[in-house]
Amino acid sequence: MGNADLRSLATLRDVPFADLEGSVVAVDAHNWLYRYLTTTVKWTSDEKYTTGEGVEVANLIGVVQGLPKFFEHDITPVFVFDGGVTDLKSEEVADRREAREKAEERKQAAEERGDAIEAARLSAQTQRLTDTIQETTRDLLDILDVPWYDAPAEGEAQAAHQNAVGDADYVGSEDYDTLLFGAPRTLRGLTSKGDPELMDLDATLADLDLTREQLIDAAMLCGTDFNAGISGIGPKTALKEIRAHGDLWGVLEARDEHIEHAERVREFFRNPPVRDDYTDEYDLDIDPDVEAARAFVTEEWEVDAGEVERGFERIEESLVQTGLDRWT
DNA sequence: CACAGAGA
DNA sequence: TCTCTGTGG
Repeated sequence: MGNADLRSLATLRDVPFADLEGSVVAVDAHNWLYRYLTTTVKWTSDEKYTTGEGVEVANLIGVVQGLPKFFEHDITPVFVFDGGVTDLKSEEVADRREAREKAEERKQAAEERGDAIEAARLSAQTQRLTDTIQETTRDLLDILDVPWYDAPAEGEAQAAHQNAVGDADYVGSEDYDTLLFGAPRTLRGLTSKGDPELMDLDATLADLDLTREQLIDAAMLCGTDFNAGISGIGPKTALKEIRAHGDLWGVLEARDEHIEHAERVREFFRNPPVRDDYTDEYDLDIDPDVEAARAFVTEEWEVDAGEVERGFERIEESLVQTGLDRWT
């Protein structure tokens, strides 16, 4: 099982940052943060991303190091967080731990009854992005005046929806399944060195001569985050089979195979839980308080100033150069 | 998730 | 050629 199978089906092309100027990108916050939580932590000594009390703050370093890329190219990010997470700001510490333990229990239960969707969803909530990380990331984004909001369920699906209805020009994510969720244009490698990579839904469907529904079916045959694929079926065979039999059911019947919870997973990709009342929760005109952010990161959360100084400098420089502050 | 090497 | 598995990030 692997989502990377989708890469060989997707229509991808590099786009220079210059072409992205002035655009709005709905960023899958979980995906974006995860990148820093796995890489930053790996190459930095413990004391630099952990407070004296052992609280992980690698996410703060990640935010400060990652945001300049957007600002320098006059790209406005809107971070979309996964839903289902309780509003941590207003809850007691005990409640948070209880919620996490309950989520862990529900995850176990979901796994036992074979509910992959629920298990994956709860796993994302209980593992990498701890309560503190969720909270401090939001706080820092607020101080930097960077827009964000919570999705009802998958941030990826919500970001795809925002892109589809035209409230964002692109989705920002490394994942290929934004394609399945219907994101018209996904930017990959937005944090990496070179030019980003554009994954285009319409071009993909046109090149493959498939409908989105058929693409979802093909992906499910290969295996997704929410279902195991059919052994022996990779992207090539999946395409061939979907073309031969029309849809998932046709293929499964012809090969006498079965996919657990196929109906649910299929429907989940086709019509995921999303919300439409998000635009009034943020303002696209960004006016960061860099000094306050510096204090928040280095003093309140004791992050080694050397780890974030360059990032803050770049943010300050970009404010002047890209006209992000033109409204102020 | 990317890449590489084994195995069919 | 295509799929699967393992490793590293």
